[in-house]
Amino acid sequence: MVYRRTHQVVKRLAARRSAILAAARDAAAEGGMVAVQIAPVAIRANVAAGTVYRYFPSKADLISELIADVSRDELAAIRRAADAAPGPSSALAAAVTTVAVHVLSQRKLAWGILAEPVDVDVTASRLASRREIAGEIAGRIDAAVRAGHLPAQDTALAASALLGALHESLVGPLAPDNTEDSGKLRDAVQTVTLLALRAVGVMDARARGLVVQAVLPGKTLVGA
Amino acid sequence: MVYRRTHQVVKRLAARRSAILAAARDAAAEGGMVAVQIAPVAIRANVAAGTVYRYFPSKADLISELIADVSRDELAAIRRAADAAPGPSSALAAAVTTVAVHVLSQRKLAWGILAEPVDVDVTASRLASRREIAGEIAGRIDAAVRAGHLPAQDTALAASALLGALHESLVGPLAPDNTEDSGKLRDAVQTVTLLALRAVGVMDARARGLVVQAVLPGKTLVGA
DNA sequence: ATCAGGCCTGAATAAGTGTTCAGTTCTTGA
DNA sequence: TCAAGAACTGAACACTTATTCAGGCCTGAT
Repeated sequence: MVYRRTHQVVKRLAARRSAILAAARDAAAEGGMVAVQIAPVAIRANVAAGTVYRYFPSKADLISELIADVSRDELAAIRRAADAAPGPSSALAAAVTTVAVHVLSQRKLAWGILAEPVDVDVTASRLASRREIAGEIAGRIDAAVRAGHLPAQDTALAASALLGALHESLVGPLAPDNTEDSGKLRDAVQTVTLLALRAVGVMDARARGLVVQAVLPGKTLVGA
Repeated sequence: MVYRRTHQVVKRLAARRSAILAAARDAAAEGGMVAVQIAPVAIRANVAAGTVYRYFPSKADLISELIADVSRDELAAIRRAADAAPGPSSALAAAVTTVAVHVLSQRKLAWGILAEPVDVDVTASRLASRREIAGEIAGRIDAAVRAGHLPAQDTALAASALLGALHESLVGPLAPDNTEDSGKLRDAVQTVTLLALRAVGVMDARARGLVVQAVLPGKTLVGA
């Protein structure tokens, strides 16, 4: 054989794969999952349609990886925010706020990852994504319960309820389209975080304090 | 003209229309929206595929009407339950419980109406459906606020958050599949209702009382 | 009984996209 | 420079379902 994959080629292949995934992500962020079609994504990534299939066996695999990718980033952000908090309750508040801020700053992408109809089956990937995020939130709730800050409860159910509340109210079809007004965005984040904390049993007064703390750090609402 | 629509014919036409809608509903309840395809629905309704188009201009219209139909029933059930309650807080609890019980007893249908991917555009109909239900819940929250039972808040946002929490935790992909165990179903309804009430600011202790009251009336979890 | 006119049928059509693959281009080592 | 082998291209294909429509059937008035 006179051809071997040299390091340079391996790097280029990896780069191309990333480019395709990035193109898919951009497409989803711009137009939702409906815009993630092989031909357009290929054009964005500067390859031919057929090339996509050298990197992903099918569209379902491409989208599944996209979902996994975004989820991984999201989970990392949640952990970072929660771990930086001084205690379990404020960690929970930070986690919730992080999710809220992220979905609001990338609404189309979030909607696409979470719930937008797709013509291929990505339920497994979506399920895994939800499991990861919900598991993290459940863990934070549990920590607060163990610290005596919250009443005992079914943390898994509570976690999925919290996420459902965040998603529906912030990126669901009824969500007000306040893309412009960053003040209103911040209000929405605060309101929903407050609801979430109270839902798991934080007293109203204390919840308000936690919300202020969690939103204070000045996270910008623009840019993931 | 030697042919006029006689009353008998008019009735038959109406019956056929209902049969098609009912067939669509049955299909959705059994297999989700993915099972609502023209040919199978036509077979269920004992008509030919082409006949469906004499009653509904397109599949999108058929599904939109299906969604509207189910929503209308749901809204009526919510109002009935809430109006029968002794006060605004228990009315809210009754409304939430009603939604929870209904989605649990018809999970596939609920998922189909709410969020399942469909190959035609039914966003308008789904939006209207959510608006109706969320509006009703928002009204109930507002009543409780005005009665001084809850802190002032953005009731529209709260309502959509509550519905999101119910849906995600009860019929979302993470929802445990307790179809069999009616005891667990009841627990889930109670837990989620409790979360919802606390979320809008009902004190924990009082919320627990309201939940017991709301779930008590012995609604069966089987059969819408 | 008859026929005018709508109603129903269901096979054929249409249309959109994911997927394939024969041919072309590029990369590597000699 | 060249040959082998891999990667890339993009037009053609495949597949699924919604939708259509020409022809047959039924209903109602005469």
